[in-house]
Amino acid sequence: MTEDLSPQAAGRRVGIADVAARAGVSLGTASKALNGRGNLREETRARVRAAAEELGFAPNTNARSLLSGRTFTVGIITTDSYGRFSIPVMRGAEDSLAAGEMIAFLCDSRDDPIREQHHLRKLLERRVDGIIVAGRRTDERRPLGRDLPVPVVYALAPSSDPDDCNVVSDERGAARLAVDHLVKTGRRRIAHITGPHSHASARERADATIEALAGHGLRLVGEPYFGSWTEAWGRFAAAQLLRAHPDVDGVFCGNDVVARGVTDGLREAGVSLPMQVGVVGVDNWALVAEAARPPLTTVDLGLEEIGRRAAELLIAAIDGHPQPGRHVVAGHLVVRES
Amino acid sequence: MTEDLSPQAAGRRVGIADVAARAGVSLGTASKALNGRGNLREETRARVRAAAEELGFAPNTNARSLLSGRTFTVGIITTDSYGRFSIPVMRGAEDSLAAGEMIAFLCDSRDDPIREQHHLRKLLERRVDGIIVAGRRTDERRPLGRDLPVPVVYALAPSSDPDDCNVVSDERGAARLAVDHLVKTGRRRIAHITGPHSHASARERADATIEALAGHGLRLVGEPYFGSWTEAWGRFAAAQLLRAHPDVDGVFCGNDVVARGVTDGLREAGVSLPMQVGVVGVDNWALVAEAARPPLTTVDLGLEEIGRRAAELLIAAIDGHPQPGRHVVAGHLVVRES
DNA sequence: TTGAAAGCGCTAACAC
DNA sequence: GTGTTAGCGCTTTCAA
Repeated sequence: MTEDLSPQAAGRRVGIADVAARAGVSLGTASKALNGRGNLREETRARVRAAAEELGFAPNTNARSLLSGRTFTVGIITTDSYGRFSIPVMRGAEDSLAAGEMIAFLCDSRDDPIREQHHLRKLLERRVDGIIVAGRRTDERRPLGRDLPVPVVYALAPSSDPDDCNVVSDERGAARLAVDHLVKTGRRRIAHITGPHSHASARERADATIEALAGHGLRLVGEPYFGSWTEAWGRFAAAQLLRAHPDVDGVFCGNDVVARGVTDGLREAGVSLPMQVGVVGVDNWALVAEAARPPLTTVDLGLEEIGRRAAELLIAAIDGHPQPGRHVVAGHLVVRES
Repeated sequence: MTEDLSPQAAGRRVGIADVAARAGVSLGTASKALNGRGNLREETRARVRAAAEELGFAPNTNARSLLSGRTFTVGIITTDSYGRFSIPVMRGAEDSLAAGEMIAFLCDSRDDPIREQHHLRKLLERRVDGIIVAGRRTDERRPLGRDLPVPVVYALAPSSDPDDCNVVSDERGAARLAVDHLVKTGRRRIAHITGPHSHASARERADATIEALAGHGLRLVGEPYFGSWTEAWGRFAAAQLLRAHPDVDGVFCGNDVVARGVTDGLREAGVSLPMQVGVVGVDNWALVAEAARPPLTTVDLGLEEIGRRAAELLIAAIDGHPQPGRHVVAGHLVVRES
């Protein structure tokens, strides 16, 4: 007789005891058969497996972890409501986790420390094996907590404690990739338009831009243009730049949104792209980069890879091989037409 | 003596037995004290609570659910890698779930039925109390499975089985809101530019547009322009539209990306916005709507609300009050300058 | 090769 | 008021 699996029958589910009874063996034997442990006659194993199949038996992971002490779950706490940055990170993380038969609990802290602590407590009550904290900005953040009973890995936004395990993007490398590309395509008078000076990524990329240019024996055209991460700022800054330095022939932008604004600003000022001026962005945000005219050449920071690495490092830590410190994931240039 | 809570000490965590010992009471008493059950002296309760506090006791949810049969977890299966549409849905769902002390497992099926079934099995093994399936398109999808032991709610993409519980956006209402707004602001010659005819949402919005116009005694200018959900299509279609119907004074676009393309196309053809032509989009995708020139008036489909409703309906179903059928969530107009 | 029994951390009857 | 015991579903000794 087949179990009734109608939606309301959630209460009574088939357990290993049912399988054992059906196969005419003891409970322990059924367990061994299904898990490939112990020494059993092949025929017994087959009989148990058949019974499990027939009854649609699904082992109760929770009961199992009660004994093993491991739940094969991790918590992912994001600070930005699964926005632009955490999404790829989460997807990468899920990738690596699934490979280890693990699954993630989702927690959105909305940048609220109170909420974050609440989630932390709930995750610990559920006995997660570890926690990934996915940030939105590359600025340092305060640690999740001290002396936590499970390992924690910070993705994108590193913890201010250098002994924590952090996986971060290569901000300086991104600037280098962009500058190298501009120089390689013949640009010599290169400017930098970016976001707010208060953002670590804006500052770091600006510094690294100057340094990378120096490596080519070049100087930045004007000062870095700090502003906001908006198209409007990009358009505005482009106009300003053109007025101050009409001979500019390359612009590295702090991100794609700004870069799109810059391309619009330049184009509307009569500059022909990419002939007169080359533009490079950062993020490889398809929606923005592909819609720009011309489509943007940009640096992909490898967010998904950051998620994957974070999950791998977390799993390693769970397995007793913590690797504290700063793990830098390299980005790569995506060449389009700009 | 305080427990060592260093990352590697995950094995031995303080349990309710430790708390009981520390407070000098029996295990059962400690349980009652911490859960507010039974009749205990207030002093005893306090003593137990103090002990729990001191030891940093966190109850093991899994052990608890082993007994209660409920895990207070749900699975969220998304088909689109937490993209544009599932994100707000997930956030809304998490909102409602948290209110019921529930937490969500994250599963990304990437539109792959095999992967989806794999996740389903894993979720059932973990004894989730229910499942939310969050889609990307409003087209119907095949059901997750038949005779599942837990309730399922479909968000955004409804199941093809009308007896399933679906929470969907109000596609026709969105078109009505847009048309009403255009008419109210004095537009009379209104066209419709949208995405691919193969998308249910494009077809439904187009139909409803014609109907809504008829309600005002108006007829659509030309046929609906079906194309793709891209800016380039929006620009192209705007130019075409202008050539065929130079006197058009309003355009309702199938989504914000197309609408942004349309505004660019019109503006670049010398049309002054919003004076000569009014444009309305759908999605209220801030990034796109705010960056457009002028910023887009658009219909917000209430995706977050869809997520919230879905979670509420799921919780109701878990509590034995299933509400099968199609639950339509109303959108609202967000007026900007276009 | 299989079965019986103990126990993972907790709650809920029932005794005292 | 508080302690004792059984048992949730499973794995794992150890005995047969």
